[in-house]
Amino acid sequence: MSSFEQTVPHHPEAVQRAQEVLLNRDRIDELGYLFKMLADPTRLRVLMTLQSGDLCVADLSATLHMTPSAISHQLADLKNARLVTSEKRGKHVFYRFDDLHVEILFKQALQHVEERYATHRIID
Amino acid sequence: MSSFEQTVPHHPEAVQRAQEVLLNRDRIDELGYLFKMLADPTRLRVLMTLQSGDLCVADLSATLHMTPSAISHQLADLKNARLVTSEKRGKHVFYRFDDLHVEILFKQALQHVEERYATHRIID
DNA sequence: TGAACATATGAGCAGATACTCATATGTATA
DNA sequence: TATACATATGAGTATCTGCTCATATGTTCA
Repeated sequence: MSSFEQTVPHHPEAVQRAQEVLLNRDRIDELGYLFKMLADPTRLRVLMTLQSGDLCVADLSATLHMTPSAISHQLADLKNARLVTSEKRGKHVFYRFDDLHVEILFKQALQHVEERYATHRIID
Repeated sequence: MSSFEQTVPHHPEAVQRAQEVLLNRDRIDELGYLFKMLADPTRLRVLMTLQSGDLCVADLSATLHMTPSAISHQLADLKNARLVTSEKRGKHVFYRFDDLHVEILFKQALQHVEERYATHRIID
């Protein structure tokens, strides 16, 4: 939107209240980044399998039927987002879920989806 | 990955356990879709402002300094994801946060980011 | 009814992203 | 040390997405 034109609010008090609860952009972007990491099915599947314990790249690759390269790329993103940590043991690099807070978030979202799923589909 | 080549797992028992906790693709995709809706800063800002109460498109537009068209497109997505509902009153269409479950999820993620933010930045 | 307004929607485009393929890096072991 | 192996990483590409702009739909009120 151009910096000169501006939508005229129809309920200025409501806009006022809305402005007050609106976080600053940096925090919104951080939040968006976290959700973006959780928005990709491959990354979700990686995180989900890591709930069963540490796994090396080859094991994740075998579990998810994807190339080690594809997995490694996604792991780099997840590590950058600090959702996983890695530890090198010999030739292998083991990855682990690194964020209890997000693990709870993750499980809660899962529960939400399960409910929706149950509500809106006849056949499981 | 081709259907013929297959990564050889290095820890078959670990892969076995991982397979067991892995949800089916439909559910993963649903979960990914939910997070994707929350992954965009504009949609997050819309949801955040709606925490202060119902708002019409023009008010959202004024609050976020974005064109009514851009806002309307995002509202269509959020409505499709059932994160908001709308109600027509006269010329205006009012939108409302429609999912207590997601509102909790949303606040929890926010709390997580706030903590990270506090931990990793000197200046607020 | 018709003019002005509020919102919705389609096409189009620029930027982002998730993979593949080739190659680099680093480790164990023959 | 040389080779094989495990993972990481860069470039390239097809697909997706969030906006703009034009236009359609639906409402109020003069």
